[in-house]
Order: sequence, then structure tokens, then C-alpha cells
Amino acid sequence: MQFDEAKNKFVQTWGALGSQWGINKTMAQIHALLMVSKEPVSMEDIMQELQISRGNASMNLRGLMDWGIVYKANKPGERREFFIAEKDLDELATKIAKERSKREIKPALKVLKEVSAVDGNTSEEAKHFVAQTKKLYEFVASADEMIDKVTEYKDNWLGKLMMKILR
Amino acid sequence: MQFDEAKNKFVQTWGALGSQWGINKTMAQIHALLMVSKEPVSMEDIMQELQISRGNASMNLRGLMDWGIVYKANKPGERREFFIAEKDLDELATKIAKERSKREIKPALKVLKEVSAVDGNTSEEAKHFVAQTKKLYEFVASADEMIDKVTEYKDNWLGKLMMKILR
DNA sequence: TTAAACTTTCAAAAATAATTGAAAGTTTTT
DNA sequence: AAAAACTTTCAATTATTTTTGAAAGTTTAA
Repeated sequence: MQFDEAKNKFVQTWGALGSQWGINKTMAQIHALLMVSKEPVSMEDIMQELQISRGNASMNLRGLMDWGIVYKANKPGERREFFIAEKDLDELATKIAKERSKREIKPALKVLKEVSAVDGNTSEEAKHFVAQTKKLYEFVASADEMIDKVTEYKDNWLGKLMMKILR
Repeated sequence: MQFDEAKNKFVQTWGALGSQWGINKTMAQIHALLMVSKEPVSMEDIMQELQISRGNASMNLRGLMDWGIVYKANKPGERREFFIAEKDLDELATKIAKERSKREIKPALKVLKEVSAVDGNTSEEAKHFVAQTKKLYEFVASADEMIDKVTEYKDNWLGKLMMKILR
């Protein structure tokens, strides 16, 4: 396979994957493009390579920066802005995990706690509901904690040991 | 909070969450509904509770069954079909992890392997591309394996020990 | 075998999400 | 201070996804 073809395939595939994970296609494609670019890339270039409008590029770059996985990079002597992706994969995974926890898991936990505290759970139905949502709360909370710990310890000896055992 | 209100809130929240994870809203809502129902639920009841059409209910139930997290249940003496959700949360998590691995991670790995094998990587650009995609391959492959192991060992002593350490 | 009871399918309609592009906003240069 | 070089915003458009509902399909009962 030729370089251009390979690059294109990578960007397309990453974009399609993004959709399945609740990230929009263009955002995932921009990220893919930046991931495999050695040099910082200008908005102009991104628009050109992905054939998208200026507004689209601008908004999705902002989105990626909000996730903390793309940065602005200033090229000396250049007026316009360039962009680079976080290329350290451990760092990338950590940022994504932390952000998803904050945006999605924490709010879900809050709701689970609320709803599992229904008043006077008299009926069988209500009892079952409380039991299930409590279990769910416990489960989600400990999964969330576990992800925390794994990312936190990822580069110390204990973490490395565990990774080894798990592999 | 009253039972009905709580149940509704739970179903709505789970549905909204589903969207962010690439699962459609109705499918997530049906799943939520079944999760907290003690008794098997008929399609009629699902349509009623979620205010959705027959076709919609049918397709999304089929989807949930394809994921292996909802089953048909026959009530003795009843003609029509009833549905129940997998309620064991470890089992649920395992099924989802396995299925996502099969549907999304494995195909992504295939592409990563393909594209990291570009011909005559002469230019600096091409070299960087190959290096990045190879790293990505390694990373994704080991994350996938790790998920495998965690779900596999979840209920044996080693798994339990690790869970304890990680908590 | 036919009718009744129920489920699935799928083309069309509706709802939702993403994209465009031009105007407004910023920052830098002269 | 004005122009130039660039970025952001957002209402309107376009594309995608989901939902509907009626027809076709299937299974059970009589």
C-alpha cells in the first residue's frame, strides 16, 4: 500500500470508529490526521485534506482542545495557528478516561443515587427497582474508581506489575 | 421521590447516556426498563410505557438480543412473547465488552496492521506515520487483551485480588 | 385449513445532528 | 487608526439516523 492511500484509509477508519463512540466523524478524522502528522498542521491544511469548511474545522478543533487532546502550536515566524495532537498514547487514554468520567459517569452516578432513594418502597416492584439501581450504582462507581486507579498507577511499579499479570 | 417518577427518570437518563455511547436512545431505554422490571415485560407494555411504535419496539428488542443482553421469556399459558434483561451486572459487562471487542476493536486492529505496512517508507512523513500507527496497534491490542483478561478472571481468586488492589 | 393473535419488515416521514459559508470578531502589522 | 490576515459564530441548509405504521410473515388454536 502507498503512503497516501494508507494515510487516507487510517483517517477514514478512525472517523467511522468515532461515530460508534459518540464522537462526530469530522472530529475523529481531524484527530487521526494530527496523530500521524509529524509537523504541526494549519487549519487551511486540515480543510484541504479532509475537504471540509472553515466553520466545521474551527468548531471541531475547539472540541478536540476541550477534550485536552489537541493543542495549538505556534510556528516561529508564522502568523496563523497550527495544531498538534497529544501523541503519547498513555496520556491520551488518561485524558479521555478522565474526561468521560467527568462528563458521563459522574452525572449518571448522581441520578442513580437519586432514584435509588424512592420513598416508602412498599410494592414488590418498588423494592426490586431500589435493589437494582443500588447494585448498578455500586457497580458503576467501582468501575469508575478502577479506571481512575489504572490510569493513575499506569507508570509506577505496581501498575507495571499488574499490567504484566493481566497481559 | 415517588416510584413512578424515579423509574421514569432512570429510563430517561439511561436513554440519554446510550446516545453518547453510540447506542440509540430507544434501545437504551428499553434496556433500562427491563433492567428494573421484576417480571418479564411484553412488547405491548414496552410500547405503552415508552410511547413508541410496534416496529420500533420490535427492531430495538432484536438489537438488544443480538447484543446478548436481553432474552425472550415465555410466560406459561401466555401466547405472546415476554422479554427480560440480563440482570447480573458482571455478566452484562462481560457481554458488552466481548461484543464491542468483536464489532469494533478487532476490525480497527486489522486496519491498523494494514496501514502500518506501507511500501518503501522513504520520506520522513511516511516513517512517522508507520511509527505512530505501529504504536497505536500495540496499544489498542494490549488494551483489548487486558479487557479480555479482566472479564475472564473477574470471578476467580486472582481477579478478586487484583480488584482489591485496584480499589 | 382457516382464522386469530401476534411479530417482523421496510419504504416513507419525522426528528436529530452535522455542515456550510458569509458576517462578525480578533489580533497583528503598517 | 486602518488595513490585512486570520478565526469564530450561527442561521440556514444538507445529511444521517430514527421512527412510524401498514402490509407481509409467522405461529398457534379451533
